[in-house]
Amino acid sequence: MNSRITEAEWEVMECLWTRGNMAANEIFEAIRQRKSWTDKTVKSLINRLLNKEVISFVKKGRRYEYYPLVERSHCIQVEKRSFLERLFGGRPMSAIVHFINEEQLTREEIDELKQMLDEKRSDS
Amino acid sequence: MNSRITEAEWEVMECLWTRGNMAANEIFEAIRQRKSWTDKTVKSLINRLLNKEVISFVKKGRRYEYYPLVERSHCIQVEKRSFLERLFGGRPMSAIVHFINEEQLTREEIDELKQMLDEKRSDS
DNA sequence: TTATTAAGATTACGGTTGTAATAGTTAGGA
DNA sequence: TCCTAACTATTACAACCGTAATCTTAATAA
Repeated sequence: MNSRITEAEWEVMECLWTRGNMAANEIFEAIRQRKSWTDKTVKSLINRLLNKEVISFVKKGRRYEYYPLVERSHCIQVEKRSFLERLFGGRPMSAIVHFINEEQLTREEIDELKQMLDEKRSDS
Repeated sequence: MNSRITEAEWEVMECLWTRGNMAANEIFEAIRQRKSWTDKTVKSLINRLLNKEVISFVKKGRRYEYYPLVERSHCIQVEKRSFLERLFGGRPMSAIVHFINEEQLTREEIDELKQMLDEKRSDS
């Protein structure tokens, strides 16, 4: 339920969140683009995720289709909390300020953010 | 140098960053407010940080004063990278958007951010 | 029906983390 | 000088992680 998803496991989750139901070897193929893990490794990760009950599967003949049980947004929430807590004393504002000051943003992005803030301001 | 600092270790670092040179028992006292760890535990963390060479100490008589060897901003940088990579495909913009949309901000904070963006826009 | 084979399940193994207990050393007081 | 208190260093240990090899089972082709 609120088990943390590790960095390696996240790779698998990302597949399932974006591409939906997948067989183990499909997950492996997808991950292979980015990580040089063996299929065994990917299988291990899948198993740990099953144990943590954050994914499940349906069996269709010899094909096992895995799918997520938790939403991406929820997991992001959990990680974000820990990140905020640890680095910014739990204050989202500090984090935003940090990102705006320390990261490169294009002029368009800045404008987009400003507009977003305007909207947020008016409906608060 | 670029060793990751774990969640527990971070607690110790935070003391040293904010209050500067401290003896082990002072660190323990400071942390006790927030975590119910024994002094032994805190000592372990201090030792691991010494091994990772992210802190050091000076011996003054029987007093050991610990101090950080790496800057907070640097460690934040490292953690932030991993956070961005994992949750937002490495795109700071996505993170900022997420924070602005999902976190509670006061009207004043929103205005502060807008002003900050204006400044950034003009000197870019 | 049986052998093959493609899954999944179990087991492995060294390194890290959280959490702590025990052992060793040394500065200072008696 | 020697003991002791105050520190540090070493060791512990289970859980978790990254990474993977081996064992089982069951679907299918022959």
